[in-house]
Amino acid sequence: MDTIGDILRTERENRNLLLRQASALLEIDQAILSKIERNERKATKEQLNGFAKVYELDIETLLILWLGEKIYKNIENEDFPLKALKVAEEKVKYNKTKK
Amino acid sequence: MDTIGDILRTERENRNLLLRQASALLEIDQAILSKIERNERKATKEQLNGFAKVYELDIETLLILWLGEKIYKNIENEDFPLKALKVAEEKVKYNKTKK
DNA sequence: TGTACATTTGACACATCTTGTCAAGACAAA
DNA sequence: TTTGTCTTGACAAGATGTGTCAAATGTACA
Repeated sequence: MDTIGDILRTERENRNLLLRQASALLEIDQAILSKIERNERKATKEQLNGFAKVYELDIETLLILWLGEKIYKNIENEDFPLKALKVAEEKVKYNKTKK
Repeated sequence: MDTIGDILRTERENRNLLLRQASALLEIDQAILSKIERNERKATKEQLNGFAKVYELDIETLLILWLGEKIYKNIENEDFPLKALKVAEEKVKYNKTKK
């Protein structure tokens, strides 16, 4: 299952960019970039926009994956993750109609 | 749509407990309890267990609702919440089989 | 092997978010 | 007003997130 880190690493390699070069383009410290690509750190939302721009990736796809992983990190060690997701989903739908 | 706060306030009132009394039983500061019941603060997991014990509520139900609200707070102001939830769900299922 | 270059790791400081504590404010009933 | 209940806001301590840097590790090849 592809993680954001996997994708970003692949995209960088497809462009034949070294970490050093990509980190300059992205204005992200090389150490942080390394960690993001190995899923040791989560990118900030701002950094995510940078990736989309520099690598010309679809920001929507990236955002969804990024948020999905954020959610997952919240629930991976909890007891009833799927039921909790269902609750969250219902709340989203409910509050959409309410507006 | 019932929030944890709503439920906890109702349960306390059903038992004719004042905030002061409930906060003593629960060993939670009264100000915090007030805020939890009005959904201004989220209970900690430990406090949640306290509620279940003192009010004799099903801890599983409480946990699911609590986690669901936590997830929801993460996504309510994001652009593609439902798709992100789907991603998280797939990750949960995928990592379940992996173990 | 040694050297140059790329990547990873870990320690640190700084900022932001979370949590608990407390006192004062708001509100209702008598 | 007085009394009792609930709410609000300010604060401190702790936890978590983020960026920076230098040292350590890994890799290719002369």
